[in-house]
Amino acid sequence: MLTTALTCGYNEIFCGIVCGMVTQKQIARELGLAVSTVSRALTGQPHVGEATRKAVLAAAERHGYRPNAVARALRRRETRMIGVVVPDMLNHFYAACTTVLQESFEDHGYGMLLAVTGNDPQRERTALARLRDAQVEGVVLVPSATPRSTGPLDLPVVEMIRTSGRTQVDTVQCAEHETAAEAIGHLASLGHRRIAVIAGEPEFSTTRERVAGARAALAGLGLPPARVLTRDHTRAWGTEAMRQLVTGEEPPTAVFAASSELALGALHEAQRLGIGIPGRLSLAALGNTDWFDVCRPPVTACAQPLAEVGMISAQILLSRLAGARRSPSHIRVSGRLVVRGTTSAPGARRDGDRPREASGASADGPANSPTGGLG
Amino acid sequence: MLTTALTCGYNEIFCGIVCGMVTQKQIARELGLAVSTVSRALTGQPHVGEATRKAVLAAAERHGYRPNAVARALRRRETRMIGVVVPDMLNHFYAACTTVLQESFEDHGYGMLLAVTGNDPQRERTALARLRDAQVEGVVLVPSATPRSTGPLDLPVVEMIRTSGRTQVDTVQCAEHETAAEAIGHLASLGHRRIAVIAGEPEFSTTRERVAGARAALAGLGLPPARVLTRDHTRAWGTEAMRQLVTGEEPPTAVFAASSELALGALHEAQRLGIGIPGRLSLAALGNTDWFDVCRPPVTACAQPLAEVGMISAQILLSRLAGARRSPSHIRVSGRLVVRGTTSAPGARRDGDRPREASGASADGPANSPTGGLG
DNA sequence: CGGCGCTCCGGAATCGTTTGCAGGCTAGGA
DNA sequence: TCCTAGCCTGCAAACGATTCCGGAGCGCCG
Repeated sequence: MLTTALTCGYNEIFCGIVCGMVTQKQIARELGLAVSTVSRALTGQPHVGEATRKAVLAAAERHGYRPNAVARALRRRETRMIGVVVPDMLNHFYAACTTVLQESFEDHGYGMLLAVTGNDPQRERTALARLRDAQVEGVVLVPSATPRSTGPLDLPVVEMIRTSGRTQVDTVQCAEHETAAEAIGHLASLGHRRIAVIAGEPEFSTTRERVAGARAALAGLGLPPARVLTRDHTRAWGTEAMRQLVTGEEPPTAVFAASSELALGALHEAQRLGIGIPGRLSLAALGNTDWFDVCRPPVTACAQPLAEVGMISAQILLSRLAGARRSPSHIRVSGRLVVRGTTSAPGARRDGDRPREASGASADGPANSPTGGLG
Repeated sequence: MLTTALTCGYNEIFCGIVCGMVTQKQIARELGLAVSTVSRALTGQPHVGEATRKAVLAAAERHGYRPNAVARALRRRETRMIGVVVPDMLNHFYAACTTVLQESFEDHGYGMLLAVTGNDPQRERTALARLRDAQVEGVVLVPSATPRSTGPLDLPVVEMIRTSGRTQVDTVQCAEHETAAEAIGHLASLGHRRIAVIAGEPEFSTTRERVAGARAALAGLGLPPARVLTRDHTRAWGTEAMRQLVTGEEPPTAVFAASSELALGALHEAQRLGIGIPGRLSLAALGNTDWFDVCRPPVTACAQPLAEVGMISAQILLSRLAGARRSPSHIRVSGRLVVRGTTSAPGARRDGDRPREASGASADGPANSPTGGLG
């Protein structure tokens, strides 16, 4: 009784009757028809008399009939569901992609089953197993570090952002290598020679590519190899790594932080230690976020094409579901460098530990202006 | 052929055979048993001989049998799926709640079907319809502005964060009224008398409560009523509203921004106009985010208990699914004020338009220190 | 006028799983 | 020895929708 009271508030508009879900069988019985006829009428198939169709549609409308997607899925052997497996929805990085995925799938009549793994291979495995049990028709996956953890699936898979190393599946990534090189190129073009890199989990393909891209860029420019610190993508590691860098011997004049969280921690720590940015130390990040242009100073960063990555992943998966049989795609989407306030020539600012930023113009001027680079 | 090549990479661990999904029927045929016996053995029911059970389990293991969740859902009339409908996953506000929801549901063996509405009642309606069609067992919903848009559902619903005005459903909200009052109290205790409010969509219950809380607090303190500007939650509106306030007559000495995006826009605009914060203008926000303590100055804000809201919403829904029949709960969770660098006594700082923040200590000192308030 | 083709419709099988019911079997007590 | 209470197992009916097949009715052409 209470349950009825609790839930009927949401029924009033649509359901005249409180009880749940009218079925085709009930409509058929009411109209003295066969279930098959009702089904044909409701799905708009031919070979149904006009009068009969009208009657069925009217009855369906009257009772608020809605097809039972579970039964339909069982019989048609298509659930119109897609599974999406991401490490973390709090991370803007994945949230942005996922949002685009969701919209694309919805536009094409697919529902989205979301699973979060926290980069835990075990959770990833169970998530994939659950998705398979639910008979999803395809999966978009940000694979975790260990390649074997990618579970048992017998359906189209798109690996997004990270790759597990398999070449037989479609992959859509950011052009990490080139983007990192672009950031390094920017720092080098300002005159920096001692450039350090702070990066995340070395098991991730993203980290490896970013570090490799940075190293290659330095080598290509004839600069000394960078000091590279890797551990994870936490803000704490950004803080810790920055501390190590600036308190160590021969501190760098510029730091490339390979993710926004790392940049955040690094920036915070530098400011806590009284290191002027960009006066004494330049900082460039990979991965743009909302708050990079409200930080003081606003953070120079390579914006990653997250929406595009999501969009393309969705398109590829949808094309596979539509039956496309071309060989696997391996897409790489380029980002763009946004120069803001945390990078400048080494030792250029006279007001070393006390950057001016209250004028506002310096914050707004260069912000959001795309800049060419090594690309 | 290509499809096989594409997908079998994900089968290798679990499925010895490439073809999809062994069924109970096939196991039964192989062992010369009835399907019902196989089913009983697999679901661990009694009245199955030990030898038979062993054989069935072994065959299932060997073929990588997994129950078809769709068929099971149809027969058992339980999908073990929960629908979650939120306005926007890019908003940290909702992403945080959703993450907690997902984890809770997963821990209890439920999958999560996610829909995004963008605050569009039409999309909300279709999303709810789709969830109902998918036979989800419960829904967590951030209702959009118009109450009638909440669609036809005949199952437990929890309204999260916002409410549609119905009292028959469970609701879990932040204590907006009290939290807004706390922020106003903080500003007033610093000596501010001319306090303005920038808020979002007046249709949202959250906006109404925040504004009402602010107004009530001012009245209770004997202060003049605030100038209140409402429109939406975009950063652009924060910018625009701040411009109106400071260029208008009798500009306020303090501004309460009712969401983080609004605060972001407002802060940006104030700095662009050369208004010193907190020297000439104090700014307090409702809604904490990652970047509030890396802004310069770091933003004083009321942290909302998003994780708790998600957790409680999940618990309530799960208890309903377990059959709880108590009368509807209306939970309100309190936030806490985090005083950082954007609030001070009016005219207290001599270095008006050029706040010092590079020392770092001033940024770290008060940050993250919870402070009592009006509560 | 027979046959062919067409439309409209009902019966029944099917998707994979669960479950009520009944039959066969064994064991134990009367 | 017989009866009954149990355990194991198989048969068949569900769940709700789709779909194949076939039959009835009709019109049309040869």
